[in-house]
Amino acid sequence: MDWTSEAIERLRALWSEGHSTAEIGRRMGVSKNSVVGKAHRLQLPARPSPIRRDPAAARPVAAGRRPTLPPLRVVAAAPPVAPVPAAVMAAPAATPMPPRPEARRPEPRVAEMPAALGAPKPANVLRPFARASARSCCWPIGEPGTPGFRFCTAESLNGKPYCAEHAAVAYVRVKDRREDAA
DNA sequence: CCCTGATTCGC
DNA sequence: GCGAATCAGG
Repeated sequence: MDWTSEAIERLRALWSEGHSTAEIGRRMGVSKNSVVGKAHRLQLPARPSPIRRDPAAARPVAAGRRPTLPPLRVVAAAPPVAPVPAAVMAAPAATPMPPRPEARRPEPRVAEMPAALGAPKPANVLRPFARASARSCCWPIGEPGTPGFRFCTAESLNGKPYCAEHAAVAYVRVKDRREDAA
């Protein structure tokens, strides 16, 4: 790859549009490593990296193996706040300006959920936050923090946090979002 | 095993 | 400068 100024410009553009390095590579007909390497050399703003390479954590192995197993085992006490269904999160396709790593706090965009799924269950009207047993669906309905917010609470699938209806929406295949149109 | 991005280092 | 190899987390 000869990095002409045009190529560099394109790389910068795609990079700033938040495309993955592999995706940029695909579009430009080069390897992901090429893209990463060049971006690195150009000192383009780093993306949220899946790995953390600070010196402290860098040598957990070299500095001697952990001699004993961690002594304590915390048994999960309370479940976190409203779980965000996978489907709701899967929408990074064409984010114009990717947030900085620290700022990356995806907020549940519950409002975008299919309206058809939001039919209130009578049983919950008086128990807005019921998600009593592990067998009741914890799909959030409504805007968290607002009066109408509640969970679905229909009987959830065996071993799943959602009922059949919501599981179908939650476990969506987001693969192959190749972003071909450009 | 798939994905991701970062770093290293021979070229 | 380049990018494959490698690393490492999700």
